Parts: sequence; structure tokens; C-alpha cells
Amino acid sequence: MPKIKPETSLARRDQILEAAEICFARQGFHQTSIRDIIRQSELSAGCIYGHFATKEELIQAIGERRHTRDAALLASDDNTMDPIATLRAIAGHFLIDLQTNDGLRTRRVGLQLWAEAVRSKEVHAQVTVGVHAPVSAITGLLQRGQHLGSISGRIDPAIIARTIVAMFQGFVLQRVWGEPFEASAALEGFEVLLRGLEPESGTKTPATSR
Amino acid sequence: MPKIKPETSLARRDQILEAAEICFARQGFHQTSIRDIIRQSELSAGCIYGHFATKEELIQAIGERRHTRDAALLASDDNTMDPIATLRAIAGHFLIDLQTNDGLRTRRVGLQLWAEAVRSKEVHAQVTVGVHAPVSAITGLLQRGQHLGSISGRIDPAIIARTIVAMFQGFVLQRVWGEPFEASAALEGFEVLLRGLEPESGTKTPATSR
Amino acid sequence: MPKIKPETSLARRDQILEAAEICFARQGFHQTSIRDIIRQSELSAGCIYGHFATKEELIQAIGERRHTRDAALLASDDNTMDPIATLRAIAGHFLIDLQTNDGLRTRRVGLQLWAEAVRSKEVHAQVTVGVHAPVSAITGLLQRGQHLGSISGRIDPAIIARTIVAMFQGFVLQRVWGEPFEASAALEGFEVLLRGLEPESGTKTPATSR
Amino acid sequence: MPKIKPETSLARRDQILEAAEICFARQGFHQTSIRDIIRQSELSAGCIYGHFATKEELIQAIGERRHTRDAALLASDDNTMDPIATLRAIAGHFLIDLQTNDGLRTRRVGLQLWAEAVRSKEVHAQVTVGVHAPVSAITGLLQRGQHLGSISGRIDPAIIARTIVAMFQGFVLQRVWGEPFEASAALEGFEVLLRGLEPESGTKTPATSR
DNA sequence: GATGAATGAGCCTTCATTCAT
DNA sequence: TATGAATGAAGGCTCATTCAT
Repeated sequence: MPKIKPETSLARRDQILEAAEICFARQGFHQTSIRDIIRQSELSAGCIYGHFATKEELIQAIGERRHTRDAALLASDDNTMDPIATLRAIAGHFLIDLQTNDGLRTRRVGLQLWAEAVRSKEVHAQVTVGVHAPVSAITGLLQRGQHLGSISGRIDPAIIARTIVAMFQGFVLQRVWGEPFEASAALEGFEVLLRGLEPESGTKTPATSR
Repeated sequence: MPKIKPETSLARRDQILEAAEICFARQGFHQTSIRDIIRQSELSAGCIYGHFATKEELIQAIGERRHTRDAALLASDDNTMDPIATLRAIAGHFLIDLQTNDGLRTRRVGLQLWAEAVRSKEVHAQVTVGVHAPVSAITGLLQRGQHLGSISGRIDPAIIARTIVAMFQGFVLQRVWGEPFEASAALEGFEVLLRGLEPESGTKTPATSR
Repeated sequence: MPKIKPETSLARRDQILEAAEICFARQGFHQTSIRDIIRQSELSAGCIYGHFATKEELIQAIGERRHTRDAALLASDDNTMDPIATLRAIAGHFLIDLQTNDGLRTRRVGLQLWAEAVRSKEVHAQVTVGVHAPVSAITGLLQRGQHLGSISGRIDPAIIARTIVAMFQGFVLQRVWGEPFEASAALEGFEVLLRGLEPESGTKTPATSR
Repeated sequence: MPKIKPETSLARRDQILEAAEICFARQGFHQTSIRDIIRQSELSAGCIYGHFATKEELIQAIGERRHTRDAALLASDDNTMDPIATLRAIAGHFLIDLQTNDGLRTRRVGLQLWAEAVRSKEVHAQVTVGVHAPVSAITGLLQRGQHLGSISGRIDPAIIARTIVAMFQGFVLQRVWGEPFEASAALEGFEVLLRGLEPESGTKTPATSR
């Protein structure tokens, strides 16, 4: 509950969140003190507490910021393209974003949120949404692929969607740790999974059989 | 420099680590106070600090504990089995372990370590080892599979190994968050990836081509 | 790096130092806890640590305070007076100050600093300055006395200056312990030493100006 | 109250005190932990506490040790020598002792006791005795000197005795701090004071006047 | 007697948060 | 609204002391 009217100064809020994100990415939530954020934002304690009631609220606001970014990445699906191609496109955008400084920083904070989800109900809810959104988007794509016959009818779309999300979560982890795992390599790995989704060789028209 | 001779009472060290792990799994490292661990272990501050110089050292000891567990899981490979079967076996053991309370607790702490790796050089080193060990084990299996002709010669074993590890890291995350993602479902996802590794249909004897 | 701008509220700094000095005089540095100082100053821990980074720094600040007092005492020398008279004046001021509650308290803390000098390089440096300042001031007076012929040319001014300082350090000790050694008695003792400085009886020449 | 019969093992007590003195000389009482003494003595906590009930008691035992040393130094007076010569002898012994490592160490601890006297009634009593003993010894010598006519009858022996003690206390301080103040210089300073004690030139038989 | 692991009160210090200006 | 000095609960850690072996 900010003590200040929200519309008054979204810019100020953003300035604070930007500073907070930088600090959180560097040191994690609990090793970042409000003073660190004060220093980074070049604002005062009172000012920050005018916009965010507690540190916890600041963490949650950071979590919400992430949704925006992720939603944008998923928006590549225009429902007219080939589902597999769409998957490839989403994966590509995601991995390219992960190469940028900004994207990496966001994921770094994301990892902190992942860990925090164990403790905080609110953050847990955010993380849950952060998983469900891509899972259902991908589930939809896979189902469409099955209908079109470009994806094997044998697989369970929901399960594979979760599997794909899991895979990319792992990519994020390794990237955040600075492991030598480039976007191209990750895509190569993803391709293998896609290959596993292909319809059975003998059945040329799988969609019809269903 | 422990105040207490290192050989004395490994049992006490374990008692402390056990208590610490319970607390860390529940609240994360930085939200767990030494007093929490004191309460959980039913020991005193002085006793704990006789065995571990700092809280940081306690965190690192927890990290090393994990290695033992993980090493045991990877030990399923006896070099005589079919590589694919071995991969399935390892995956199975891993996912079964993840169903147990103990295994889940360990992974919960593992997630804290993953987040901590961003901040602490020592923890980062541990996490790195924790990734490299399975990656190289799996890389070896895949290479053997390629030689035997049961795995496509086209894939890069190192990359696929990383991809597999990434996938299971994601499984861990979702499981730790309490997502409805059962072992059987995860295995199903893994099978799809395995299918993607199969040799090309036309080429019946891929190993010869190498 | 004070958390609080250095120029802000020197009064607050003084309030803290005043409280600290009272506590230190009563119990010594290491038997005085920060809580004691908090109670005495009627401030909070955070406030104190906003002005002094550590307890050690507080001790050093107390040490510097002493210099001011001592420098004022030495300032009695206006270079025109008879050196011996000046010495008497300085001694008198010093001993009178030692009779006041304030002066006694300062010397009590001074004794703590003397003991601390063995351990702390910084305090040692302060104490060293605290000795050298009066030693060189007195050395100068003695040299002037020798030039004027009121002091024997046989004595080594530097050595006698140190001896005089030693004597007054001893006076401080005894006074601080509550020994029955009044200012007048101390002055009497000092007079004996001064008498020992007189030029040799036979040599009337240098003293003729007197 | 040692839990162990005192006669059983004075050697053990001494071993502990020796270690304690080394530590105290180095770091002062309150910066020396029992663990430091344990390490230095190569004994165990239980053993030390078998011989000394508290750390405080250890400090007091150290204080008593000093008396022995000081008493030995004062014992130079055999009542037959010339008082002035005796004073010179005592001063000489004292200053020579202060040049030895052992003597310096003892004085270093002595300084800690001087500071401690402000806080502890028991230590204060010890220090008081430590002042009174030489003061009365010297007072006696001075009186004898006055009787013999080698010392001015005008001076108050008690006051001068205190003054002499003060002077040497100051010498100790400067020596303990590592000031460049050699024994010979200190003796030179002392000689000036002695000169101040000489009977008035005109009055050849001052003792009779009293 | 000696050992040394265990105890727990207490220490110094930090930091989220408040509030007068 | 913004500032930043002040608050005080809580945190990590130490250390004098005890006691079962």
C-alpha cells in the first residue's frame, strides 16, 4: 500500500524498481539492504517507503515486472503459423533475450524469485503463474500440431508442454551461472526434443486416425 | 579451524547439518537464523560454532552433502548396460528420489544453493561441479550409444547432455514448487527426447558411417 | 564512512563521546558495553553506530579528545616569561585540572588509553603524541633556561623533559587511584626537581641577568 | 578457591600463571580469552579452572606475583649503607630489571593492573600496596638521610618518596610504550632530583637544625 | 586431577522502518 | 513529497564456565 497516489509518479516507482532489480540481481533479496537500494537509486529511505510499504512489497513488485517481459515473449503465437514453427520462434526469442544483459539480469532476479517461492506465498503464486502461462500456451500449440498432423498423437500435450518449460528453465539456470551453454546449443537440444514429437513414420496421416 | 577436533563426533556434525537442512529447506538460508537451527537441533550456539566457524561454512557443508547424494544417483552406470537403458535407469532413480520426503527436502535446499551460487564463489563452485558431473556422465553414455549405433551420430553428445540436465533441473523446480508434475509424466517427457535421439530411419547402421 | 553526514550534528557526536567517557572512566573500555553507553547517552544503538563505525573508533575519538585538553594546558607558555616560571605555571594548571571532577575523569580514561596503547597501534600513536608534545615543549623551555643561565648547562634538556613528564604521569596515576597526594604536595616534589636544575653554585656568570 | 589442594601442585599453578602473564602482557586482561591461556599453557580449560575459580582470580594471582618481584628490588636496603647510595642502588636495580625481557613483560602486565585498579577493588588494594611499600621504604631512607645530614631537612620525606615513586612509574610507562628512554637517561633524571635534595649550601649541619 | 565438548548469557553490529523537518 | 537521523529488535558470534568421562 503505497502512501502516495499510484498515478502520481509511476516514473519514481520505476526508478526504485530499476535500482532494486540491479541490487537483487547482484546480491539476492536478503543480502540486499534497503541502504543498497537507496545508494543505487540515489533516493532516500523515506522516498522509497513512500512508494513501497515494505521490502517484501518491493520484491513482489519486481516479480510482477517479470510477467510483462515473459508475456511479450509468448506473444509470438499468432495462431496462423505452423505450431512447430511458432515453438521454434518462441524458443529463439527467449534464448536471444537471455543473451542480452538486460535479459540475463532479469533471469538472475528470476532465480531469486524461484528460490523465494518456497518461502513466500505471494511469490509462490507469481511463480506458479509464470509457469502456467507458458505451459498452457505451449499446450495449445501442441494440440494444434496434433490436429494438423505435424505432431504425434501419442504424446500428452500438457506433459510435453511442462517438459519444454522445464528444459528452458534449466537453460536459464545454466546461463545465469555462466555455464558455457550458448543459445545455438540450447536450440540444438530443443530440436532433438521436437524431433521426438514427430508423428510415427508409418502413419503418414496421423491426424485422420484420431 | 574448528574449536573441536575434526575427528571427534562426526555424528554431532551430522546432527547439526540435519537440523540446518530442515531449516534451510523450510525458510531459505538467509531467513533461517542460527537460533532456528539451535532450536531444531536442540543444541546450543556454542556447540554449533564449535563445529562450524560461520553460518556460511554451514551452508557450504550442506552443499557438499548434496554431492554425495547426487554421486550415488549417477552410479547406476555399470558400463555394460545399454546406454539408453542406463539413461532411463538414472532418470528413474532421480525421479523416484524426488518423490521421497528426504529427496524433496534435499532438492529444496538445492534450489537455495542454486540461487546462492550467484552471490557466493564457493557455492558457485559447488553448483558448477553439481552440473558438470552429470553432464560428463551423460555425455559419455551418449557417445557410447553413438558407437553402438543406438543413438544418432548427428547429435552433439555434450550439448544433449546439457539439455538433459537442464530438463531435469526444470523438473526439480516444478516439483519443489509443488506443481502437479508426477514422476511418470516427467519420464514421459524424457522419452520424447530419447526418441529424438534415435538414429535416422534410412540409415540402419549409423555407427559405420563414423 | 559515517552513515550520517559528518558535518551534521557535531553536538550529537559530543553527546555520545560524553556518555562514552563517563562509562569508560568508570569501567574501562572493555568492561563497558555499548549498551552501557546507550543507557548513559539515552540514545539508541543505531544512532551511535551512525556516528561511529565501531567501538574501537569510539575509543580513538575519546583519545583525540584528550589531546585538545592537554594542548590547552601546554599553551601557558608565551615565550616571554621566565622558563622556570612557565614550568611552574604549567605544572600548576595541570595539577589544578587534576583536582576537578572533569579533569580527573579525563585522566581516568587516559589511564585506560595508556593501557590500551600496548594493544592498539592507533591508540599507541595517540599516546606517543601525548608524550612527545609536552616533552618537546618542556625541552624548549629548558633550553631557553640554559641560554638565560637560570638552568644548569650540565643537564640534557631532552632527558630532563622526559623525566618531568614521567613525574607528572606518576602523579596522575596516584591521583587516579585516589591516593592521598594533593596538588600542593606534588608541587613540592616538583620544586625539588627544579632546585636540582639550578646552575652550579660556583658559576655565578650565566645567572647574573637574574 | 581452587578446587585442588594448593600444596598439591604449585608447579601447575605457576605454569598457568606464566602462560597467563604472557598473554596478558601481549593483549591486556580483557582481550585475552581463557582459550588464549589454554593454548599458551598447553593445558585444558578444566585444568585451569581446577586451580583458579575465575578469570578474575587469575588476574589477582598475577598481581600478587608482582609483589614478590618488587619486594626483592626494594630489599637492597641493608640499613648500613648511605641512604642516598641506597636510593641510587634501588633505582639502578629497578631500571636494569626494566631492560630485561622478563622485567618489561612484568611491567607491561603491571600497567594493565594499574588500569584495572580503577574497576576492581581487589586489584586496587594490590596496587595500593604496590605503591605504599616503596613509598614507605623510600620515606625511611630519606629520613635517615636527613638525620645523617646528607639530605636537606626542609623537604617532607613522605612527599618526596611519593614523588620519586611517581617518577619511576612514569619511567615504566614510557619504557613499556617503547619510548627511547634508556636506563642511563632515567638515572640522569633521577640524579637531578637527588641534587635537589642536597642540604642548603650555607647550612653544613642541617640535621641538627631539626 | 585432567580433558574438552557443551552451555547460554551477552556482546557488537546491522537494518527495516518511522517521522519531524 | 522528499529527506535522513533516529529507533530498537534481531542477528551472528564469542567466551567464561561446567561437567561427564
